Amino acid sequence: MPQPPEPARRATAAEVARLAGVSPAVVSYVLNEGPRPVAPATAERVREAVRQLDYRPNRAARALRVGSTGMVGLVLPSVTNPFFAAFSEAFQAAAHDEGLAVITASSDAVPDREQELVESLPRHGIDGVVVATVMHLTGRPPAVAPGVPTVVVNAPFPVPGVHALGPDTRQGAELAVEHLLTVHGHRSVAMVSGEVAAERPVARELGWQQALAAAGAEPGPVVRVPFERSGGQDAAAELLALPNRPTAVFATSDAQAFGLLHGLWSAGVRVPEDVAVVGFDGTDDGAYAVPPLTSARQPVAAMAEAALDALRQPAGESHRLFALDLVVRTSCGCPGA
Amino acid sequence: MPQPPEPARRATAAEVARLAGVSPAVVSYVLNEGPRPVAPATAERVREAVRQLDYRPNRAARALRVGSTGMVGLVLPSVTNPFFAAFSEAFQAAAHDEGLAVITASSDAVPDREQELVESLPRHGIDGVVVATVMHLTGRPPAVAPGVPTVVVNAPFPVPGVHALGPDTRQGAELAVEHLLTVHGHRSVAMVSGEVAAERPVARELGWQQALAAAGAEPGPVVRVPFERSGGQDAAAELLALPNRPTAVFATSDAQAFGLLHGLWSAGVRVPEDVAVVGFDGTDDGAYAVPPLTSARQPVAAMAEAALDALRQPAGESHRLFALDLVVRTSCGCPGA
DNA sequence: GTGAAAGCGCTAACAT
DNA sequence: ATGTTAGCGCTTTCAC
Repeated sequence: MPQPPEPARRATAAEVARLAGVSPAVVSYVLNEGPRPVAPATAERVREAVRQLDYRPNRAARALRVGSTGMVGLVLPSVTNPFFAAFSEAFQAAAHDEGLAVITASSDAVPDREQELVESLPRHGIDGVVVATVMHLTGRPPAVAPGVPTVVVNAPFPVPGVHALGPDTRQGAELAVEHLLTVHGHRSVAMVSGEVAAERPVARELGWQQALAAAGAEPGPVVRVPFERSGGQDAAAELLALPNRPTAVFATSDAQAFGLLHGLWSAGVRVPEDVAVVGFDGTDDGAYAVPPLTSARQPVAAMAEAALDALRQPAGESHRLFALDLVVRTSCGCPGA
Repeated sequence: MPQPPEPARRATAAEVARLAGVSPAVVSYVLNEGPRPVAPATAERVREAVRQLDYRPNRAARALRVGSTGMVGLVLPSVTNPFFAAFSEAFQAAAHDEGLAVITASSDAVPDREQELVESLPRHGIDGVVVATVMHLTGRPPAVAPGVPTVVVNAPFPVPGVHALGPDTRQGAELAVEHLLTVHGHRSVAMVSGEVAAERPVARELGWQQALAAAGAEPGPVVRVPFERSGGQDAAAELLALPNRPTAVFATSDAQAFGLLHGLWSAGVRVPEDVAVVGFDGTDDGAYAVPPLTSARQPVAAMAEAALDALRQPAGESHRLFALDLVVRTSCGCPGA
């Protein structure tokens, strides 16, 4: 009768060794499959002892000895933003596949808090940290923790001294706006963009301007609001107050697009009949928007894996851009399924 | 000129001690403010050395010695669900205030994966784990890791052997349904509920039935779908296919309510004119729904703090229910702001 | 193929 | 008030 063997105290490797009649070294060899070979019979005895004592290696001890913890940090602006929620999910899945645990923390999109977290997470003896930056708010990159591999994601441009990656905002914006122009024949496309440090080039706007130029259309108005639903809602008010309203608007994030949709709706403006909208991110949430949101989709899974990869790269500077594809739903004016 | 002093290798306490001209013990005393007093002047010398070497204590070593890591685990079904995203945010904030780091993992609402995570997180030398359970799917509670303080949240009923807490679903449902009955005069209220293990009492349904009974109305139809947007969308189809449609529906989560709203909208059914809806969770996302969602709100911050608290409690069994309040928006039929 | 032993960096008795 | 020192549990070199 398998009596639940409950030593409140965890068993140690030494105890396993004693029970199996071997030395602690052998226990280690068996559990880590190396670095020395062990006779099959001995190995089996060890495994049996492990089972009997419900032995789990003490990670702290292992980390102390080996110098690596099997944990990575993830700093996000907010998990309440559907894009970051999706990224978090994808990153955790990727990490889990490699046996890594993820320590998550939210910066609330405030640069100082982002900085604080990037500094404090490594105290927990982390193997690396990936930060979804909001640095564009300050123009100053997050000062990375010395000695801790750091990669910056959601970075549309290179970050000095670290591996960085992000969406190809130029291509994505162009994709979105071109759709509005080409298939729906809009001529006046507004843009609701995020707050951006003054001195930085704003790639998302470049893509938008290029698509407009290619179609021979004039750039429409641009309104800058935070990367949140509430920002999008404010943008709707601003846009509607304009002397001549745009007939379409491109939002630089799905969160903003959702707020925009809401603001338009409460003002009695119909989407897409009165104004078309397309977003940027391509989150699944968009499928449930009213109306369903057409949006340029970021390859979240690929980006998550790339981030994990970059963590292992020797320190250095790099920047990798990811192409987006358009998920067409109905907010742009396309017919529903 | 402050030359960035870059020893790629982290300084150790011993090095700090040497630089400050004291023993390692004193360094420890200063950093941990105890357990022995240190002369102010000495303490200052130590702090200066810490600064100079950019010393950060090695958490793994500390954990090994002290037996506690300052990390807690958080297992959620999905951070893509707005309620869990909000809970995660609140929990991280609470943990951060106490200097704790949070290791997060998503179970995707599959019980086996939940189980796996509850077992694997403690390997990382965690001080405790809180799991937002989906056990109602199986009726079987998550087998908690032996020796690791565990608390279950989102648990509407007690869980054998552990501290648990959750929303007072009876009260919350009653609140929501009573509003529909009393202020809006509905007589036929449907419910879209979650999938539930057959043998469990379903408190959310009790509250609903009680409110209905108090108003002298008949219970309407109930449809069971997963706790996700997609579930809510399916529910809409089911409800609309019914011979006599309810005039109002209560959804047991905001995620379901969002899907429901979407499904109703695509079928051309107006909310609240044709059918009123109220949700359960009271997430901020509801404010941006079309139309804005009236919903029973869970006290997320209080629950997060209580969960952290319960982690420190001596092992045992308890169950704490949290009351909800109604956030009234317009999906119920109330006028907009 | 297996064992003995050193030591990762820190804390907390226990000495002084 | 400060210093000495013994481990926490694990991995791994080195000897056998």
